Parts: sequence; C-alpha cells; structure tokens
Amino acid sequence: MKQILIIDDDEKLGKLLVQYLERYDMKVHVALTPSKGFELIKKIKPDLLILDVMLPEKDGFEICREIRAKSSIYGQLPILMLTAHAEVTDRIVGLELGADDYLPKPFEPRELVARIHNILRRSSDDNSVREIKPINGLEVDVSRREVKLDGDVLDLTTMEYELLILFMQFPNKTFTRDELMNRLRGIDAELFSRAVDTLVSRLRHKLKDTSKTPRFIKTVWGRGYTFVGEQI
Amino acid sequence: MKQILIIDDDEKLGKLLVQYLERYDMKVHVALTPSKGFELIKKIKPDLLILDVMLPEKDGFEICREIRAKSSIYGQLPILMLTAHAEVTDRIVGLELGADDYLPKPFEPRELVARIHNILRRSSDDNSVREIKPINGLEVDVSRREVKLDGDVLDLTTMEYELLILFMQFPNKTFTRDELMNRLRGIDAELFSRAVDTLVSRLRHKLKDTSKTPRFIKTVWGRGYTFVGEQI
DNA sequence: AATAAATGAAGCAAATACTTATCATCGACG
DNA sequence: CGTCGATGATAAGTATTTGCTTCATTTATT
Repeated sequence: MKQILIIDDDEKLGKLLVQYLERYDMKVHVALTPSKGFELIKKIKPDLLILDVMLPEKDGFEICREIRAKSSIYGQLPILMLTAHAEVTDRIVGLELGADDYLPKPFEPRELVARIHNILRRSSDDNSVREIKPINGLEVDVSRREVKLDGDVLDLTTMEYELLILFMQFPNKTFTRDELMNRLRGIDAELFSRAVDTLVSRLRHKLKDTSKTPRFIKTVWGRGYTFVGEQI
Repeated sequence: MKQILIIDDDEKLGKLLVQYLERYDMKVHVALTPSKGFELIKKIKPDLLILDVMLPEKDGFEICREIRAKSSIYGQLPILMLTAHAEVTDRIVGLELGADDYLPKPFEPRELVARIHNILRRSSDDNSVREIKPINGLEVDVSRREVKLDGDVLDLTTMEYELLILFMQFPNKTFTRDELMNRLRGIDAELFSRAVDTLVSRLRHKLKDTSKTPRFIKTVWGRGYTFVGEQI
C-alpha cells in the first residue's frame, strides 16, 4: 500500500482524499501545516507528497525547494503540487523547484488518481527493476513480464504472476498465508479465506509442480509455504 | 540515455531542463552561445538539438539553416526550436528551415517532454534502418511504410502502423496500456479510455487476427498486450 | 488406529477486465 | 462549408480471473 502525505490546510479536502484514495490502495495522511508536514515526512516516509501552494507559515513552493535542497535527507521524494489556478508561470516555477507534476484546483478525483499513478510509476520503475535470478529452470523477465519454465513461456494470471515473483525474490523464506495475502492484496485481506491456497494450487498446476514432491512450492505444514531455492 | 543539447543563453532555463529531463532518461547539455554549441555538437553528438530563436552572435534560424545545409557533417540531427512568442510566421520559417518541431515560450515542461519524445521517436524510426524482422508471415518495410500479411499489402492508418512497428520491435514484450499510450501519443496520454483497446481491435481486424486464438497480438489479462514472436 | 486439524483441488458464482459495434469529433481536403 | 477518413468515447456484450464452498486427502496427535 502506497503511503501518501498531503500538506494542505483545507481539512475538508484532506478527509475527502483519505476516503477516496483508500479505494486505490493508498493510505493518505494529512498535515494541516508545513511544520506538521515535515514531521510526518520523517515519520511515515511517504511514497508521494501532495503539496498545496497556498499554505500558512510558508507556501508550497518554498517547501518544495527545501525538500529538494535537502535531498540527502528526503531523497527524491516525488511531489505533486496543487495550485489555485492553472497559471503557466506557476507551473514553470514549480517544476523548476523540482515538483514532478501539477494539478490546478479544482480537480477531478480521477484526474488526481491518474497523475498519482503516473508519478508513482515513473519513480518506482527506476527502483523496482528488481532482477529475479533464475531458479531451477524457472526464469522471470520482469521488464517483459515473461515467465519461462524449462524454456517454455508460461501464461500466468496477474495474481499468479505476483505470487511467483514474490516467492522468487525470497527463495527459501517461509511465508504465512497472512503475509502472502497482505503482500498481494493489501492490508484489508480477509484472514479466514483460503484464497491463498487456491492461488498456490493454481500456480503449482501451471508450474507442473506437485504438493507431494515439490520442485518449487513446498507446503510448510501449520505455517505456510516456501519457494525452494538452490538446494541439494 | 538520450543526449540532448540546448543552445540557449537563458542559463536558468538550461538548469531547469537538465534537472527535469534527467527524470526521463535524458542527459542534457547546455551551450550558452552558438559557437559553444557547434563545438558541443561535434563533441557529444546529441540525439536532439533544442534551439532558442533569440541568441547572441546569430539567431536560431541561422543555426538551423547552417546545420541543415551541412547535413554531410551533422546528418539529420533532429531540431526543436524554442520561440519567444507563438508567432505563426516564426513557426513556418522555422519548419521550412528544417526544424522538426517548435515550441513557444513559455511552455509546460510536460509539453516539452512530449515533443521531445515525438521527435526522437520519429527520427529513430526513420534513421535506424533497423529493419523489422518478418514474423509469422508479417513483413514491414519501414522505408516504404509498407506492411504485408502473407504477401498481401495491408492498408493501415497512422496509429495502427505505429502500434504495429512498436510491437514488432519488441516481440514477446508485454506492454501495458499506459506504455502504449505514452509511446504512441506522448506523455500526457489520457488514461481513462479504451482508446488502446479500440486501436488494438482495429489492428487485429486488419491482421485477420482474433483475440481468442491470437496469431499476433495476445491479450495479457490484467496487464496489457503482447505481440507474439517466434515460438517453438 | 482413531481423531482432529490442515491442506489440495474441483466447481461455481461474482467480480473484474477485455472486445467491439456504434456514435461523436476533429482535422484534412476539395 | 460539406464530405471523408481517422480516431476517441461509450456502452452492451463476452470472457477470464478470482474467491469461496465443499469434500477428499494428508498430517499431526493421542
């Protein structure tokens, strides 16, 4: 779940976004003042900062400048600026200061979600081009979203694919069903469901794996599952 | 990483672009004067030249003319012109002199990125006699912009053609709708539309392809589309 | 060996995602 | 201006995925 921090003194807007973005698997935190904002940045380490230009204490531009100046502290925290009006000069100034995108108020929530996704995608494309080492005849090319088993391309669904790359990133780690669910679905996952079992079963099937003598996914009785890495 | 050279005496703008375009995998070099500019062209061999019209020594039009005249030296170096104001006459003159595009100041950075992508895409399509390998009965002659399916010439629209050659350059790569949109239409592509699906559907139709048992374009559920290459 | 607890997997239904026909819009061209 | 083709938007129609239920099977425990 993506953590998003909004610095905006409009309390109503904040609450609205908390609710609205929840549906998109984003946890929204609201800071009504810049000082509170800086505090929260350190505390929750958000994946994205949404900044209003009009703020008490100091304006959004200044905050943006400060964060960019102290990149050793804040890293390349993506910033989306909200401006009262879509003035081109504002945009130039904002982007010059290092904001990643802009959105003039009032905006459509969907538009905001779109821009957020754009920014997050850009910034996580760089980080998360995690290479996955081939294991025991299974190769995953993340950039192509291609999985090969002994040279043959496998046709996996989204969930199956996500599960597989999660497993392969941590070979030999035993995941509980909770962990898997949380990782794949978000925190809201139902604990009583046996969706994970079903998913594992389906993935096993496509991997031509069997629960009895597992080549890839081993059942750890009473605990969960393990993707076996290099062994024996 | 694409190398981009800017000839502009506005030092501030230069710095802004260096920072901004970095995020889009472009390395920006700045020359404050034309003479320095020509020097750098030879040195770094940029993939794109961004030219301000208003410059000391000689203006952007003259530089553009000179580069086009000495194409034996500079090749077909793509040029994007920046003009102080959106004057139509400026535009016409600039394009007649051989600039590839132009952008009036002040501009939105995203707009600039979109145009840069457009130009780079165009130029790499043309230049790179990167032949597209025939796949499964589909041949593309990029220089003639001709597509043959099992020997018969197909009549494709611009978008269909662009989509096809994008696919064929990366067989077996799964593209998300976002990627396709960004690549075909520029950065600011609209996200909430089935435009890509429609386009794919139309292309499929002309390729006599079917979504159920695809010969060329396979749907990757929950992710996007893949152009299937050689399969064994 | 008997029993309880946990897991595997098939089948079903709801949710989700894709396809495509049709209409609207826009720009090029005469 | 009016027409035409290309492209985008919409929405009804399909298809696929996924979660859940159920029951068979396996494992741990006594």
